[in-house]
Amino acid sequence: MDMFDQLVLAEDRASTAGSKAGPGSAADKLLKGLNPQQSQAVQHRDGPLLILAGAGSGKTRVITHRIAWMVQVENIRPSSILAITFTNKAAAEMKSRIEALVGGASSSMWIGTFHSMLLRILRRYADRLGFTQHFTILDSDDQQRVIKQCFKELSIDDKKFPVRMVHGRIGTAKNSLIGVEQYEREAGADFIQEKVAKVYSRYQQILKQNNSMDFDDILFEAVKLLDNNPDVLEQYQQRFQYIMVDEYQDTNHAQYRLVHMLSAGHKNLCVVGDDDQSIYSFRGANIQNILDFEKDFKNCTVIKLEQNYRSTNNVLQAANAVIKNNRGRKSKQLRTELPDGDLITFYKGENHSEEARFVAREISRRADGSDSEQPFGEIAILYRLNALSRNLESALREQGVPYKIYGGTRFYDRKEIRDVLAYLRLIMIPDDRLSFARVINTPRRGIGDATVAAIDAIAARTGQAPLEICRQAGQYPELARASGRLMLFHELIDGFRKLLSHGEISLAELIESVENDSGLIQEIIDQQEKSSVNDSVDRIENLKELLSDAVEFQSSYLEQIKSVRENPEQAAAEDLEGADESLVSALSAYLERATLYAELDGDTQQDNVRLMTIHSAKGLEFDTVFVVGFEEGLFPGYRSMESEEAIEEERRLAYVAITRARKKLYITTAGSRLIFGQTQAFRVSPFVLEIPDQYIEEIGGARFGGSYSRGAAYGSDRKPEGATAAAGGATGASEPFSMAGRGRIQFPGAPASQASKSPLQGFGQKPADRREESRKQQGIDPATLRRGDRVKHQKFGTGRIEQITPVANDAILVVEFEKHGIKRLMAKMAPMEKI
DNA sequence: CCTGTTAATTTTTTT
DNA sequence: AATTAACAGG
Repeated sequence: MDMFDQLVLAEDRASTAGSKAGPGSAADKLLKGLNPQQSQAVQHRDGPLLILAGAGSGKTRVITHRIAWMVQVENIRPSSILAITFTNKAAAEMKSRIEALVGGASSSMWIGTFHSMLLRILRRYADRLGFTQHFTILDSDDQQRVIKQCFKELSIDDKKFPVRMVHGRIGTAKNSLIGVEQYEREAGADFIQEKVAKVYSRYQQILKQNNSMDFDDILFEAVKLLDNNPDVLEQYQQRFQYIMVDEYQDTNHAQYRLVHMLSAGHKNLCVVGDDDQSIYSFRGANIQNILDFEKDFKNCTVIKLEQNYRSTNNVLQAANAVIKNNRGRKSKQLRTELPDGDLITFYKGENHSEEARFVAREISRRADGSDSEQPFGEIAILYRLNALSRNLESALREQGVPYKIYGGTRFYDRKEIRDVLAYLRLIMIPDDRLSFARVINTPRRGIGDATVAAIDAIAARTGQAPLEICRQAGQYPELARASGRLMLFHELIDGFRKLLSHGEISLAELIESVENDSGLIQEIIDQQEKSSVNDSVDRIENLKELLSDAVEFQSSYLEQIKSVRENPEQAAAEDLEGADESLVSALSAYLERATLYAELDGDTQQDNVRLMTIHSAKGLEFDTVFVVGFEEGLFPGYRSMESEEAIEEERRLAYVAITRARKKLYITTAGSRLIFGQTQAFRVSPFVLEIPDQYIEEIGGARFGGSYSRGAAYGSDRKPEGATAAAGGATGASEPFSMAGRGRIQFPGAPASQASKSPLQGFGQKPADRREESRKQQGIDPATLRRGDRVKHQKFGTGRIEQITPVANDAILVVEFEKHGIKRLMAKMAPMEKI
């Protein structure tokens, strides 16, 4: 404690010195421009506080200012503050805003998602739960694999019991803190429940054996830990004297319990939320948590923020009109003093591509328009389903509008990336069976289901790790056929392990070695000729991007270690406990980030139009918002249309979407669209009809009525082509330089440096140390190659280059060899030279 | 026993 | 459209 106090003193001095005229002025600054309710919330210090914050009511401002107030005015120790958000994006946002207010003091606060924060705790006390400190985390894809495996073992028919459904039930159980035993008890004679209980039980068993937890376990196990270990609970109760929870309406039961346990002593709990914005019931969120807060804490203070500062009146009234159709809500009415502003524009296109084109043109019109120029970064396109982003992408490309897609198949979820990550995990943890199973025959190396099953059987019998069985494959008669290939596989992994333990190379170099030597890249290249869809370029670019990501990660990781050494008070210290500069340590941190942080961080400040689901847009705001696909069946989704409750949640989602807009809102629909592999005609969503006429103007077809008029202001007769497309720089699919996987834009004209300026460039040629183990960088710089050039390959002899396809800062070559026929190779990687 | 091809089935939202 | 299951051929 002594050391703590000294640090506190140092911070006090810093904060008073920072505000020139003493604490009074800091206080003034924090309260400036706030309305009475906001100001009251900021100054609230002790005891439970419920802030009912309508959309756009300055909620984040209140939270950040309140935290700054606690630190600067109340002299509360920053490290005793815990702020919980739902998404990493929101946490990052909050962190940076708090840092802007209080500076370095923010680094010792815990600001993060439930999952990231609990993971810190769980790692530290993993042994109390029967895990080791480095347990792994399964994402939902991994979960489904395990469930499938359970089905196989228990011979359950996945036709009768969809994996998704069982997965969902197990998740729901965990979110409600129902463990295996209780589930089994309650299942009773119910046939389905009984089966689910069997799977649940086996599933947990497998996870435990693999020393792993899934996302839901993070919550479940954390509750268990605190429940069964009073000393641990007390430690964190002591530590977190002030707790804030954002988006409280979206907490599930487990999260509710956690918050209550942690704040049980001091009751300094401040929750912020809006029942109208509860949109996560599918993952167990319970609105009742916020509605009952006053009951849970008898003497709590309630502050309502009903003044909206975000949206113009037309937008806000439209939102109010929609949400008031919900029955299960606390009645409230948001006000704004802003002017009416533009009407909401409703557009109905004939089909999805017309809709997308309308959006794209409208965006370039607004952005280029001489009268009121609008940066791309202030425009967002929102949709109910990720699947809707595809149409938009091509239309935006045609118009040359820069954009970035958030969410969707997230970077780390891409198949090729997951494959690499599985290799890395297996290298780290040789007895990780899940990764082994994923990777053993990826790329194809002649080891099929039967062999894997045999390995499983041996593993179950002898308790050896699968990899070890591969090493000794010769000893087992049932593996005789594949033994050669199995031993080769073991050698491959063992080679990687040596690279890792020597630790003389960078993380990126290790990953690059995996990408090349495993044959993953080669397989992608080879697929290029077979499959008609040419996504090999994208996939390879993703793999290259993973390398730059690793470079970035490692340098910031090393920096963080250094900074924590100097100032161990930082919250990050917990994550880095036992961490050092070694490669193993970096890899382990990297893998953790990959599972927990779906987004690749970085260029958040770029001037791109943002595309995302409404769910991920929660908490964000933009000058101009397009909500596309506002059709019955999509939004509300057809699955929600049976129950009134589900419809109400969809309506809240519509409310969230509408209230993201500051100045201008577009709502668009299409008379018919290609989705789920079929062209379907949808009606306009009933939610749109709930907006009174006075707030909305219609283009290209009325909201009401079945038929739609064609081509009003933005007809389909004027197709964008030629000049328009060329002006954008990126042209159609024929162009060899394609978009990088996630919509990052590369201009073909620009030298390769723009995208590949990464620190990675040329690291292969580092002359320092030449180890036999590492790849010999004998390839050729693709920039020096032309079609028709002759090359000499180590294995294939001489040949002629038939085709060059640029990829990231490398290129795929199609080479016709004199003796070995046509091969596809990466220019920089292949062991060959120009002749 | 493994692989590639064809047929069939399936689609929310996130940590 | 895209992923996955069943099937035939090597």
